[in-house]
Amino acid sequence: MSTVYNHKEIEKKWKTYWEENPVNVDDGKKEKYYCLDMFPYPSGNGLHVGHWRGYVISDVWSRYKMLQGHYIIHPMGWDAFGLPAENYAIKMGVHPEKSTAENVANIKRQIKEIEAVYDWDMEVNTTDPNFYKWTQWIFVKMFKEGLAYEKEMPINWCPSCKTGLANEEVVNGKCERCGADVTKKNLKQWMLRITKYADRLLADLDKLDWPEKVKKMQADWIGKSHGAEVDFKVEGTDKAITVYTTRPDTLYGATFMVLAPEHAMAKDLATEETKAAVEDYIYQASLKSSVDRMQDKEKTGVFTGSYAVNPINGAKVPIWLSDYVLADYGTGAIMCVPAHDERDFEFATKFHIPIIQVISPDGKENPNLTEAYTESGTVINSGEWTGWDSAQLKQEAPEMIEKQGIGKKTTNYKLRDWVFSRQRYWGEPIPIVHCEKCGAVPVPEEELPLLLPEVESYQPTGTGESPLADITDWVNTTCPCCKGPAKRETNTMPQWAGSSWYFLRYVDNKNNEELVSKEKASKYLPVDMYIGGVEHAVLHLLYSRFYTKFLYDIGVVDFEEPFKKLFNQGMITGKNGIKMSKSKGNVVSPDDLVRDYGCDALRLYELFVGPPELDSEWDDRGIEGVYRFINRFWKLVMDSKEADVAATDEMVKLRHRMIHDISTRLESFSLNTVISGFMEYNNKFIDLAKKEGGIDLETLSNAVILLAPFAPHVSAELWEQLGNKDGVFQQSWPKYDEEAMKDDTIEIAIQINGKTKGTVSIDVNEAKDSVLAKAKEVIADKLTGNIVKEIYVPGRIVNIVMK
RNA sequence: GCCGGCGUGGCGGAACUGGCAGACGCACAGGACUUAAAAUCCUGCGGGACUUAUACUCCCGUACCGGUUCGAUUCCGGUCGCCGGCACCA
Repeated sequence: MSTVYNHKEIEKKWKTYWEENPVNVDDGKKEKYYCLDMFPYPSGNGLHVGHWRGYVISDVWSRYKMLQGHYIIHPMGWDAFGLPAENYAIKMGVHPEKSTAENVANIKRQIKEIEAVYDWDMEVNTTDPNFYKWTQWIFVKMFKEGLAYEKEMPINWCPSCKTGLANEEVVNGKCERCGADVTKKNLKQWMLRITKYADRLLADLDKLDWPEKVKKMQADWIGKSHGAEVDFKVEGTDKAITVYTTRPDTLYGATFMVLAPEHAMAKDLATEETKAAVEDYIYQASLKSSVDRMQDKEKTGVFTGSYAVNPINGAKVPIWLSDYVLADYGTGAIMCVPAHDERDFEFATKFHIPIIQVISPDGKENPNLTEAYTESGTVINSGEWTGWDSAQLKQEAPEMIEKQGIGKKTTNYKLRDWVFSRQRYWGEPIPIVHCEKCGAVPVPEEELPLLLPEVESYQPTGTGESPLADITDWVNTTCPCCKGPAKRETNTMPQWAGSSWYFLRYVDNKNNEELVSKEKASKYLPVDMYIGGVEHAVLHLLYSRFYTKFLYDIGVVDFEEPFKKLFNQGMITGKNGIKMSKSKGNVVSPDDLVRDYGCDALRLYELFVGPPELDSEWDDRGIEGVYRFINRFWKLVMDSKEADVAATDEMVKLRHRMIHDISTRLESFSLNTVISGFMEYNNKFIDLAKKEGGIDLETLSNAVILLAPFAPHVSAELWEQLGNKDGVFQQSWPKYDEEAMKDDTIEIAIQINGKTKGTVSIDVNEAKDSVLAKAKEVIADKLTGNIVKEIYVPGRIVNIVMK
C-alpha cells in the first residue's frame, strides 16, 4: 500500500474484502436496528447523485448504529411493478419483464458502488411470483374481511396512462405520474375500505416520531370533522333528504338546500316544469372534468322545483342542484346558510335567495350584510337558541338535534375509499373469479400466486378494460365455489400494492408458508428508521400504515405502526433548483465522480452539500474540498504513526471535543455539520501536529472510528495501517468525557450596551467582581459615560450598560 | 383562499436553551515550492469611512418596518418575497 492516499487501490481492496467478510452479523445477542430505504422502482435511467444521497444517509445511520452495538437490518429491493416500469417498456418496445430485469441489474450495480451495508440475501422484488403471491394473499384476506369490494362509480381516469387512479394519485386535478388532466369515468372498480381505518390512522399519528409536516399532511388528508346529520322532509312526499353540517348552530338560518348533481334523488325532485332544465344540468355536470369543476369560480345551479322543510322551524326551503356540492362527501347534500358561509352567500346572492342572519358579532342584526360572517358570535333569530354563544352552541347542537329526533351527531372524513384497480398489464392480477351464480369469489389461497399471464399486446386499451381481458383462455375459468363456468377479474393492482408491505418480507423473504413468520416479525420488526423523499406523505406512507393495521388485526404482525421514525431527505437538484431529469439534460451521474475521487469522497460530499432534510443544488466543484480533506487526514495519520508522540493535554481536550461534536451532530441528523466538524478538527490537529511533531495514536484511532460510517474504505485502511488486527467496524463508538473537554482559561467578549468592544481571558471559575474588574481594564479608554449596570453571564459575556 | 416552512457574504452553508454573526467548504486574489504548470503549503477574502497604501480605529450589516431585552439571525407584531401542502370537504 502506497504512502499517499490512493482511493482506487484502497476501495478495491476493501470492497473485495467485505464481499468475503461482511461486517454486519447477527450473533443472536445484539439488539436489532432496522434502517430502511424507500425501495426504488428500477427505471431505465439509472441512479443520479440525488438517489445516492438518500442511500448514503441511511447507510451512515446504519453503520453508526452498528458501531453502537446493533445488528442492522438494512435491506434493499425493487418496486418493479407499475406504470413507470411499464411505460418505459412500451417506449423501448420490449416486454416489461425483460426491461425490468435489465434495469434492476443496472441499478443494483450502481447501488453497490455506494458500498452500503445492504444485506443482499434479503432482497425482494415485487414482480417475483414468490413475492406477489403474498400481495395477492393480503387482497384475498381483505376481501374475506369485507375490506375489498366492487363498486361502479365515476372515478378519476387518466386519459394518458389509460387507467383509473386513486384520489391520492390526483394532484391539482392532474395525474401524479404524467401530469395529464384527470377526467371522470364510470367504471366498476375494486375498492379498499381504508375509510374504516380513518380514526385509527388519525389517532396513531401521535405515536410516531415523524416530521410534523408529514403527520399534518396525513391528518389533513384524513380530514376528520365533527357535526350533525339533519333530515329535511321533502314537501308533499314521505321522503327526506339528509344533510351533513359542521355548523348545526346556524340551522335557523338555512334558507335553501343544494344537492350534488349526482345525488340519487336529484332527478326525482324535478317537477313537470323543471324536468328539462334539471336533466340538462345533471348531464352538463357529468361532462365536466375535475379540473374544470375545480376551476369554475362562478357558481352554477338549477332549481328542482321541490321544497323541503327545515325541521327546526318548519320553514319551507327550495331545493337546488349545484356542482359545488360534492357527491362523495358527507351525504352529497347540504343545507345552505348564506349569512354564514361564503359559498352559500355567493349562491344565494346570484339566485336571489333570502339571507337570514343568525349569528352576530354584537348581538344586533345587520340589515345590509355584504359578505358571509363566518366567525363566532351571539345567536339571533333562532327561537329558543337565541342568545347562545354560537361557539358553544356548535358544540352542543348535535346532541340537542338528536334528542329532538330531527338528526344525529356524527363525524365525517375527507378520506375516500381507495380505488384499487388499474386497467394496465404490469401489475399483480387481482385474484378474483366472477361467477354468475356465486358472484365475486376469491382464488383459493392455496392456488396463489395467480400468475400474470403472457400476453400479445400489453399496451393499455383505453377502453376501461385491462389488456388481460383479451386472453380468453386465461379469462375463462371455473368457479372455485360451484365449479361452474366463470371469468377471471382482469384488472391489476396499483403499484402501491407491493410497496404497502414489502418491508415485512425482507426479514423472511424465502418463506413459502407465510408472508412472514411470527418469530421473525416480532424479532426484527417494526422498522426503526425509514428514510426517503417526502413525495409519499399521503400515498405510500398512508397505505403502508393501513396495510400494517390490517395485518395486525388478522394476527400476522404484533405491531400497528410500521415505521417508528421517519426521515425525509431533500432532493438534489441541478443548477437553479431545477429537478434533475434526462429531458433537462442536467443529470449528474455518480459514476465519473466515483472514478475520479472515490466512493468515500462522494459519500462525504453528498452529505456536505447541505442539510440533509433540505433540497440542495449540486455543484461538482465542491467535491474537491472533501477530497482534499481525506488526503490531509490520510497524511496526518500516516505521518503521526511514524512520529508516535505522547498525548498532550491539548490533544486529549480536542479528542473529547471532537467525539462530542461529531456524536451530537450525528444524533440530531445534522450530517452536513458532521462533515464540516471533521474538517475543522482535522485542521486543528494538523496545526497542532506541526508544533508537537504529530498527534497521539489514541486520538487518531478515535477519529478513524468516527469517520468510519461516513468514509468506510479509507477508515478501514487507516485502522489497519495503525496496526490493528481486528476491523474498524468491530469497534464501538467512542465516548467523550465532559470534564476532559473543558478549558482552564477561556476568552469572553466584553460589550458596552450590547456591542462587543474587546475580549478578556479569565479563569473558568473566576469570581464576578474579578472578571468585571479585568474587563473594565481592557476597555478602560471607552468607559467615558456613567455606568448604569454591569452584567456578567458566567463563562459567556460581560456587558457594561452606560449612559 | 386556507395551512405549513423559509429569507444570513460572490456561492453552498454555520451559529447549543437570546450572549464575539459569517464556522467549514467552494470560487477568487496574493505569496512559497517548480525551468514552467498541476498538485501541495502559507496568507487574505461582508460593506463602508479614516489613512499615501498598510496597521489601528470607527460606523453599518442576518429580506423590510416596528416592539420586548443590558443584549435579537434567534422571541413578539406587521409588510414583502420565495417554496411546499390542501383546494367549493358544507
